[in-house]
Amino acid sequence: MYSVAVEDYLKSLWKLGPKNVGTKELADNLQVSKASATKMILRLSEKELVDHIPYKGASLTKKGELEALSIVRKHRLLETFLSQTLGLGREEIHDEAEKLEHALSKNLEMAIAEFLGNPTRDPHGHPIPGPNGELYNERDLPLCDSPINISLTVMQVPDDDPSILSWLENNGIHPGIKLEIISRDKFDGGLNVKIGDSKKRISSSVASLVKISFEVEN
Amino acid sequence: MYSVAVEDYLKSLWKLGPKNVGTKELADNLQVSKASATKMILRLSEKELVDHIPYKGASLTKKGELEALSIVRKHRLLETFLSQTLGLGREEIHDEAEKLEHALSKNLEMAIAEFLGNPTRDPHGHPIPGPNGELYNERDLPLCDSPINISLTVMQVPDDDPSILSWLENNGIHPGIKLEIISRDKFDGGLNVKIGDSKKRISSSVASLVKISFEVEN
DNA sequence: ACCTTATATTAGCCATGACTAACCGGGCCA
DNA sequence: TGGCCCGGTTAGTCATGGCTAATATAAGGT
Repeated sequence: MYSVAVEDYLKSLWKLGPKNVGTKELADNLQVSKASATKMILRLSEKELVDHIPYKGASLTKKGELEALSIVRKHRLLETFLSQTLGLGREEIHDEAEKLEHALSKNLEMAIAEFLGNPTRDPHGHPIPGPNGELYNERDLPLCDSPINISLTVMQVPDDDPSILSWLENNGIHPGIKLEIISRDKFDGGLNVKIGDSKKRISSSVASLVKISFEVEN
Repeated sequence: MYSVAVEDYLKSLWKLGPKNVGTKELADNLQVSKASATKMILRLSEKELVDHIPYKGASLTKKGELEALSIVRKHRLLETFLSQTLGLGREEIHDEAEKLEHALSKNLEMAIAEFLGNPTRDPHGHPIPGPNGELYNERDLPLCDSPINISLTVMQVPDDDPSILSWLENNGIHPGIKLEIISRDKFDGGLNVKIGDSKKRISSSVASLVKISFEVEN
């Protein structure tokens, strides 16, 4: 239906939203020039996929949001599928899904969802929107803001930075893992955590990208 | 590396080759105008992917052939993968693979080949080129030209016509099936065949698209 | 209020890949 | 041999989606 470029813009707007997204922020996110972003925003506005207030930014319309969620769903289902069938690691699947998502038909999307048992989270722990854009509201919190000396369950890791993901993987940190914050360094916010019997240090920048919950959810 | 359009042109040239392919034939195959085909042939020639003799036609260079084989490999591996993992039918996989093949990285191609045990035939029985374009030379023959009263093994069915494929499937005709031609109608070349205990009539147009061998190969 | 700076837009260019319409060339038939 | 027809090419247009350079706007500090 829509071109690869249009789909990528919608996805970025969704990721950066729901606030009004500025042209520069969008352009940076997609690695294109500001002028290209402006032009595309006008085209998306034409198609009623975004509301655009000149010099103020753009945000997805309901129509645009549904389209974006459809792409996010494809992306996350593909990540799950590649992980399950081919055993690809969390750090490999994002880039592949990024390309395949634009070539996935509704039929194949349904077949994959069925095959996977209609999962609600991808391998990074990110929620997978339903076939009609339903997004359940997860209440996971950033690890960096969590209290110490309480058992925490890792729920989400970032999806698009292979080097961070490899580091997390090598340190045994991924969704489902239990850990406990022992102490928080005052000067830089770094965390000392206990995972099983071993102790690790997690920098605050990484800790802000990992989300946890207090209870184990099913 | 190359655009979707370029890949589609190369694939068509390969399918229609190895002879010199005319502009009209190529245009018809890709459902574009003659003028579009001419223009693209010039661009492909520029990139040294085809040799073009004006008013005579175009054929793939070695470089173009390798590129085409890489796409055919991706296409057939994807068909096999979708069939194996999701259980999609022979009549569904072609169109899906047609879109996905352009989004498949070399890495993912390798992972899929590995996962499938490096298959040499896709679900339609078509040979899958190797990772460097090696294409083993199958000696399967059209069913329509085969002798009668000899046990034949179906080796290949067409891949791109869902209605023919559904008909074949419904009549139990697919690669691996044994059958025997009982008689050939003189007036129209239609075949009366025995499959297991049942008898079927296959029109000559369909029979020309099905390939068989005399021996069961491994 | 004015000036600076960051951000946004416009103008104008390019490549890709589609299209139609018009023109060219070669082979076949009368 | 002349004309016709089919296929091939050329010319010119359009939409998409990039780009740079120049200009406009908004917002904050003085």
